[in-house]
Amino acid sequence: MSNPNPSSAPTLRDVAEAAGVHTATASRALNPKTRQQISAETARRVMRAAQALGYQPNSVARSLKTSRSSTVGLVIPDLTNPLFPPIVRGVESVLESDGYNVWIVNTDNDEERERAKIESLRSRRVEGLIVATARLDHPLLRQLHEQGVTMVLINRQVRDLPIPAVTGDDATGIAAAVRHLAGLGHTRIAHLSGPLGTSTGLVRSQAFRHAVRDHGLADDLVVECARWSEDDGAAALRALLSRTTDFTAVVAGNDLIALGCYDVFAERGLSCPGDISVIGFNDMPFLDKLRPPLTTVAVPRHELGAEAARMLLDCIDEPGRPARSLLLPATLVVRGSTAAPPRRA
Amino acid sequence: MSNPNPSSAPTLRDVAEAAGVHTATASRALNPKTRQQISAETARRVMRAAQALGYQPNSVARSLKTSRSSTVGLVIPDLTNPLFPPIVRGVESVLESDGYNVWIVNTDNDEERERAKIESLRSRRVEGLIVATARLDHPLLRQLHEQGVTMVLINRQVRDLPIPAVTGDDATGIAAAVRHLAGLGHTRIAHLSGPLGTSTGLVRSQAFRHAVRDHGLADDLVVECARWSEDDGAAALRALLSRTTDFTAVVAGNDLIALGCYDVFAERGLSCPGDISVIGFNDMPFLDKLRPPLTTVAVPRHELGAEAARMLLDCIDEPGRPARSLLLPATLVVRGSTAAPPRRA
DNA sequence: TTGTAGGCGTTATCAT
DNA sequence: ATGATAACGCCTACAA
Repeated sequence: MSNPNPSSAPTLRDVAEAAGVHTATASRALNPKTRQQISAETARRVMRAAQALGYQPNSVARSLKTSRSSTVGLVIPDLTNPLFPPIVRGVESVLESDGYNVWIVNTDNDEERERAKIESLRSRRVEGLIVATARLDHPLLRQLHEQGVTMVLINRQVRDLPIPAVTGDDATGIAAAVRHLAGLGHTRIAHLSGPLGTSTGLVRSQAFRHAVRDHGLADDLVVECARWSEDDGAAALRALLSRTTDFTAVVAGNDLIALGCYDVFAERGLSCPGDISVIGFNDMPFLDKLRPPLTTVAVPRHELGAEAARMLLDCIDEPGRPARSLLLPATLVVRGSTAAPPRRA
Repeated sequence: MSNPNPSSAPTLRDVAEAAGVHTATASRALNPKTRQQISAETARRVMRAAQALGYQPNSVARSLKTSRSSTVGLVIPDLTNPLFPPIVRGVESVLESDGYNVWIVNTDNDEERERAKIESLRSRRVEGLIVATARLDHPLLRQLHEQGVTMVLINRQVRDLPIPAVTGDDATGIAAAVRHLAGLGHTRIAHLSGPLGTSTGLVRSQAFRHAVRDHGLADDLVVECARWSEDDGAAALRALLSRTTDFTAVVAGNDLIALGCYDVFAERGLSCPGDISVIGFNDMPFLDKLRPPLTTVAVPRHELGAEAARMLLDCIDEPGRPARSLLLPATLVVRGSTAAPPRRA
């Protein structure tokens, strides 16, 4: 009684021997797509043997042979930004039901890390990439696109690069925010933009200028944040305040930047919305419990992820597919951080 | 001029041909550990060729041959719980610098999903697992342990299973919370525990009972939440309130459960901390900006991840290593959600 | 120092 | 319907 493969995990060969068939037959029996090629009786015997041995197929060997992996990579710039976890779940909900695994990687907004992680994903033969780290100028993504890598952008885009993308409707969202403030009577509205090297930063910033001009207001109260973070939001507001205090409302590039404003308000004894109103962007979780509850522009985060996943599946199924962009609606959520401006001193 | 491998990604064989050596030599030249076996001149030629062709090693083939992958799996129950992203970063910070890739999977607290994802990780030959989904009774983890799978638990443990674990010091944290409330004059303190099927839920609950008894207080104001969520926290508080209103403080099983209390306060017009004080657990981000800012027990989330990663590396390097548990200190962070109890009516 | 050869576990293409 | 065979790309004794 010889066991050619003691102790170690059973292979297809072990299953085949136990079932008294050739490995090729065992392979066909275990794969639903080829199962009908063999007799029901044999198939049953093989499956029983596999069950009995606790056989688990070796995905690595399969990937080597087929150069496919049933895996896609999801590239996130900063997992601690509450915007992203719901997007991740949206992506997973679609991809999992289609039999794909999702490999999440976190780049921490670091180019080198991004390169290394994407390279690692590719060397593992992921079948596609969903990328949330795009910058307007992004040599790496450009290069991947030229190499024909299947990918979909989410939330942000790359300038002049025809890659499919799913994003929120930034312009409409910002316009709604400005309209809300103008309607409350604000006439001096500032914008703390996100990094202008990202499409979201630039688009929201441009939309802001257009919107305030449409209301006949000045469009020069704009400061750029170096990153999408609370600290950078606070720094930007401090910089603005050192230049002028002649504004009564702030449209923040996103919710984290808005939270940075809260820090500065606390620091300087300013009241929100009494002295200054603030609007965020994204409607990340827990904003309704802040002091004050943050008025913000909601984007459908789960849907964003789900749609990007569907789009990626389409791209995988139909490689030559022309890129298309999907814009998901953004809606203003009014809470307690916005009110009429204080009466002019 | 024959190109046996047009258009497709270059393989080691292509590099070898370009450099005029055998694949074995090319392999040795490209691997730092074997590079010294060959002449500097040859090594240089191979590396130049690899560079010129844009050669990227195929990790799948390498894994199949070596049955190693330089990859570890990180199993998270709920990525949208802000406790976890900082832990993820802690894990990555250690593992990346050691040349490992981290494959993050999200189980959504679903057993079936957990099984499928862990199976997928294993079939890809991950070299170890860091698991944050442990329940006290966890057949899957028990089975993996019996199969000798290298893993480390984080945040939670499995009952009577000698797997290395890194957790926060729940008992001390809860004791500090109760001491703080007792010191403020509270004598009727409730506990909304997390699921008692998790070690964190059970340990914190037991610690709560011990602590209140140590202060000579009643230990029967305890309700269990079905899950670690805001909704379940709210439901538990409603259930408690329907039983009795004779308490002035709540120790919540974690921050999300505490946020659920905030919902109920708003619903019923209760003032916090005026009518009821609340303490959370974990010190997830943004709690300082809540209304009121949440007093909570802070655990070193990044450190938790980093230590678990170090422990996993140790386990990988030294397979027979006896399991050890690491308990990281938890500290009370006093904010605005706790105050002296209202004067008795 | 370099080349040879075999095999990791699977699937695809033959042939039977 | 099933078996034989080769190959995916890489690594590593072993031989030279």
